[in-house]
Amino acid sequence: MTCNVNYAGESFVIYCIRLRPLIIPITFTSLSLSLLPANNTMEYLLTHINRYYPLPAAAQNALLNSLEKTVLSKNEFLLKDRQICRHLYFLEKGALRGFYNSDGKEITHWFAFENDFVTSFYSFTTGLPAVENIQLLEGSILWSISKEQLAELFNNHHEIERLVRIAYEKYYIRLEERFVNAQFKTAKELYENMLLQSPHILERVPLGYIASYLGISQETLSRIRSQF
Amino acid sequence: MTCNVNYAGESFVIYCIRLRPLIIPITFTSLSLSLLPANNTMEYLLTHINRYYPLPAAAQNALLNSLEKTVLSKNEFLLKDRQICRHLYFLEKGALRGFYNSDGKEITHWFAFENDFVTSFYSFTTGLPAVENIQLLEGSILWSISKEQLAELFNNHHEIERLVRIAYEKYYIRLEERFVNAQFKTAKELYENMLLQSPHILERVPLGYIASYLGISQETLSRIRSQF
DNA sequence: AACCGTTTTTGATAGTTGTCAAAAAGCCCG
DNA sequence: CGGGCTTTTTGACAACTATCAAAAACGGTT
Repeated sequence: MTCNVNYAGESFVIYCIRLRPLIIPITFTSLSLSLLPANNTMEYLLTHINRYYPLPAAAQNALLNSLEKTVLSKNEFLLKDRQICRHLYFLEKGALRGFYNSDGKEITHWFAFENDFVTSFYSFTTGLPAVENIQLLEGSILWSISKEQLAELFNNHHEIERLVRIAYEKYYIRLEERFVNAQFKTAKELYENMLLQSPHILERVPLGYIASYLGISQETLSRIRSQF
Repeated sequence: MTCNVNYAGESFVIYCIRLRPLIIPITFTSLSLSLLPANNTMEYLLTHINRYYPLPAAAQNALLNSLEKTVLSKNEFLLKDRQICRHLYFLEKGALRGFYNSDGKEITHWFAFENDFVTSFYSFTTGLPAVENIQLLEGSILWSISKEQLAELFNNHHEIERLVRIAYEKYYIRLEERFVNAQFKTAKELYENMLLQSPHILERVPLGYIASYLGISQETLSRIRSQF
């Protein structure tokens, strides 16, 4: 709803927006935590991290000691919208999706698989309530660190902050590329792209989720697929 | 200027935006570089940076001593595609656009204005040739730092790396929001959004550039505008 | 193997937006 | 003030995709 006004020789435009009421946040059903992780399973994380930026031993140990293992089963939620996301996760095994509700529909806007860092980035960095949900697509193993612990690591180990800075660069570029593709490619091109660049997603994720990830309707995706 | 209203049990927020008259752009004839910038003009940068993360004096000085002033005039290029972007810029005054060529068309995918950090992020961080061009929309004043100098600052001043890490977070969130909007809103909603969130762009940038920025054709944008 | 709920496909239709082409408006400069 | 270039608007049409509805396929369970 808008309205144009002229006052004292200058133009103004007035907008009126309805503020929707808050929805009550829902809590986790079950969540298992073990304080000290077994060393053997954390090698995935270290190997992966060293590809971003190799950490000195002291920083590595500090990082490992700050992580908690989280095991969740299929369809559980890691986060629901309106909650504040206080942790950053490393996904060792499994698959997740991030989605939000829009006009009563679930819009999946990202997937995460093995070796991905996962969080509700907006909520985690700003400390404000999340607008998205994070749900398990498969039973998964995650390693979590709280925002406070991470800040502590940043203070004590410059290298860890560097690692994160470098990780951000990779993730930014990834998003930028997705953005450009989403905006200027046809539905068919998007699907072809996905076939080429991330066929694993197609194998592990229901079609409906993939459709909204690509920004097209499920029916359109189905029709495109039948052409291949 | 905003105002909250309660009507029939629901909350509304009212925005009033002044449509500012166009400012006459300043033109510069040629590229000039001065190694040591006058302190008075760098206050913009410092003030802005302190909003991200306040730097200690030593880090501030080191940063300022690494910056070079660059003045470019309208329509000049800061970067052409296939070049490697070796600098990060802070835009003190003026306006730029980033665009790439696709099927013989120029696709503008970002704008930068006062107090924005500017670079071809992909090329700068990876060291690979840029896929985009950066062009001046107005005569502009920029402060530049090379990738090597920045790395040196990171090594000597943990706080500067932190500042950049925090800046990345803001820019990531900004891109994420744009992405979600671009993918799931209609052309009209995108235009309304722009009216609300960045009306200054509409005043300073030709319509054709804005259309491709929003991911719609110039004709569609023109038709939407006529409805207001 | 049969059943039930979920996911995917198919069909018909309508709406939105892009494209091409031309007219109109705006702007700079002499 | 007028000419020439650029930018914006308007019109007609085609293409693509969303939507709604229903059928088919799939997957897990008994």
